[in-house]
Amino acid sequence: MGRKREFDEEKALDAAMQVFWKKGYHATSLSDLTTNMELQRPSIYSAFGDKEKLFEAALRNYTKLHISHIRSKLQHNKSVKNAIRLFFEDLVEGEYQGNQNKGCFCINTMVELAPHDEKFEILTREHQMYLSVLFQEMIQKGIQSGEFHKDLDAKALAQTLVVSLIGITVLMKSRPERSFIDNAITSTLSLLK
Amino acid sequence: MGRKREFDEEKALDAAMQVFWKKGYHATSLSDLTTNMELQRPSIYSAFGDKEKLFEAALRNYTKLHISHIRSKLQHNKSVKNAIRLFFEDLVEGEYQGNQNKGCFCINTMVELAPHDEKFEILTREHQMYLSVLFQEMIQKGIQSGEFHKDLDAKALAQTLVVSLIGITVLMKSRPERSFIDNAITSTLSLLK
DNA sequence: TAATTTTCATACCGATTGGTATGAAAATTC
DNA sequence: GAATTTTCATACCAATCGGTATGAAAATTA
Repeated sequence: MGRKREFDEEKALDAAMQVFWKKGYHATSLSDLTTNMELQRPSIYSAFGDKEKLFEAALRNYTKLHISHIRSKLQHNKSVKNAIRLFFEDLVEGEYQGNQNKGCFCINTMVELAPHDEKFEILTREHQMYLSVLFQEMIQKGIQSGEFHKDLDAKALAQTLVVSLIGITVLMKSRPERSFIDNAITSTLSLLK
Repeated sequence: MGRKREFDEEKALDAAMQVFWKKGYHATSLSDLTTNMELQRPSIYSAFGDKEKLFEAALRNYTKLHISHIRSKLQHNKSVKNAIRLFFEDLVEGEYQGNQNKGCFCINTMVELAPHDEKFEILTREHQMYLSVLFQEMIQKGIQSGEFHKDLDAKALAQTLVVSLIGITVLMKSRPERSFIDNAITSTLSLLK
């Protein structure tokens, strides 16, 4: 009975994610959203709730995509160290190639909202925890295969990689000389041995 | 001729810095500013110009204070490595003690405004460059005194410290377990040898 | 004290904010 | 095809946004 929903909810959420990712929460207006989602205000409100609920849905969508993206980047490789190096280098390459610089949606939110809203403090923290577990599993694999020294502290190093990843992502927003980033990557990866 | 300015311009700027530091640019309203600066709107506009000009003045005020703060923290110590370690540990201690979590005003701005305004891209980049030079001088001092191995790459390591500093500052906004941060610091500082 | 000059507080400006009431169009079911 | 039900677009809402015009109060100079 009645009409079916005309718009693709997933596509609309992706569009919202792009806008929030690029502009952040406060700088994004409802007008920005209606334009980019190609939806009118009442459609947005009936489908996603208010602006904050939509933002949360967009962020959860992002973290899910981000995890699977990183997972696939890290897996296809024989050397663990090379896989991690390639992951970092691709990250830098992508950011320096494109002309816009959105960084990481989750990190942006950690800066903008986490200190003012516990919901986002938890959401962003859990994402970083998840990433560190991913790295930790990789390093442990490297230890088991003999690629890394066996008394390496996998957990501590994984957490260091996450900190480095955050630092690099944020610093790139100020577009420093590329060697600055490259040096940081090289130094950090030299801990894996 | 005429009255003298009744308010302390420096105090007002400090108050503005605190508000922008805590809430960011977009989330701070003129009402927030008048309340915290204890000034009426026309006084703010005549003294500092519009909201963006005031923000820029507040940020420049911050970077100046920040540099001298770091300078003094790094100098009074015999061992370079200990000085740097103490600097990082105090940073973490301060953030975990207090209940609010403002992080670094310059890093917040790098995330919120640098990608959308070249003026702030440059301003924040130059601050990070300055910090890396500070660290580099410290490391070179450590090399000369024999504390560090002489073929250490002082510049690359200094840049790595800046990346790590940024990563730690940002990650702390999501309040992860303290060991997460401590591990990252220990690993990073193990590069200084 | 009179004249002058600047500061600061009130009150207001149009524009935009996030959010919603209303009603027509469209698609389903009977 | 008629009745029903939901979607979506227009138009609007109060509140707040950044910014300013106006005028009284205050402090200086003469």
